[in-house]
Amino acid sequence: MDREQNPQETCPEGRLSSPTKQQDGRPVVDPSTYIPYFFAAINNALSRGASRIYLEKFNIGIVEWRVVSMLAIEPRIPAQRICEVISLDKAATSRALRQLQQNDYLGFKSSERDPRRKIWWLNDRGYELHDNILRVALGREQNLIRGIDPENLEVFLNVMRKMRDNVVDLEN
Amino acid sequence: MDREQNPQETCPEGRLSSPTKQQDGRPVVDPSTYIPYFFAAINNALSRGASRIYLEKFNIGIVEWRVVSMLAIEPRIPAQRICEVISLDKAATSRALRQLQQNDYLGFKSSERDPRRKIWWLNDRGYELHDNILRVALGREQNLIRGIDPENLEVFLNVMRKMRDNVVDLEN
DNA sequence: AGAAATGAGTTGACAAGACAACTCGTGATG
DNA sequence: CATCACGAGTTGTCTTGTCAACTCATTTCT
Repeated sequence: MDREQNPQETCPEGRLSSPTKQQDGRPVVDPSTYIPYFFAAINNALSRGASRIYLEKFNIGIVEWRVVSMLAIEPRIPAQRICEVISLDKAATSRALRQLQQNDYLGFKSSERDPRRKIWWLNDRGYELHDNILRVALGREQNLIRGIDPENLEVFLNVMRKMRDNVVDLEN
Repeated sequence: MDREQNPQETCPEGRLSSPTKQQDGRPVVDPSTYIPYFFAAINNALSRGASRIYLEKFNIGIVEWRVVSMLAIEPRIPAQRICEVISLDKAATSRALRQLQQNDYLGFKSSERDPRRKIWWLNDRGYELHDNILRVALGREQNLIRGIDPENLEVFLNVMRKMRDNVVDLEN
């Protein structure tokens, strides 16, 4: 356990376990503690699997699903609002909306004041798609948290919220 | 706070806060609790920022950085081992190794038994690159965890480890 | 009112990452 | 020994996601 030695020296700002360990007298990343690698590993596996299933079963990509889920959360919103809430690029949102509209999952209305601006919502087919994918998505999330103590999951969620706020501040 | 009502009914398997809430009499994703959206939002922001900085400062992509970090953790390993530890596709690993080798960051030796198989390591330039990027990467991780209680961060890491094990079981 | 700045959305190009088909060498089986 | 299966790595192609340049309509400033 060479990564546990002397935490108060190796770990910045009171952090308990260090993101690095020593290798040949040099600090290197500790893959079991360095956070960005966890995010990459878990997120890539998750979205890889989701993409495969949603494309197979529903002929819908992950981006389209996220837009659909957002239109169910807040019906009658413009593209901009979708970008804001699910942290999606406006280019991706634009393409997803067009594809969903071509497949007849959406209704929309142009704003009178600004014809560029459109308000979007799910039509009946869209809601049916939403309910079907949501069932699969919740099952997948259930598998993800299997064996995790509920109290710890709450702590985890609070840390995730704080990290999301941090990255929004830092990267944008 | 409509997502807190009746947790013991709405939340499967003893989970304390539900990944869904009600909207127009229909369950929809709650973006402040549904875990895959957190992963997507945080990971995309993180790797977007990292990619931009590493390309600017070091002319190195994120995949290359991860391979470099892995060769510092375990010198003299074959491509296969890199894929295994940092959950990287063998195609991506292959391309990253070639690019790093063309830019003279690596040393290698073909196995005598099997000339397809090569053992890779960082040369002096490679280690210099590693140390420079590591400094930036740790600073970025530091910003990510700013304001998070160290005890909670430990819980978070344990949950992440469990989730990684779960996705490995489920998606592969 | 006319020019400039702003803002919504579209499009093209590219990085990250994954999958599948392929090459090529090794090792197992007849 | 011939063939067959396997395994390492390469390459082509696709999805996801991002950035930057662009269009076009609105709003602001003088």
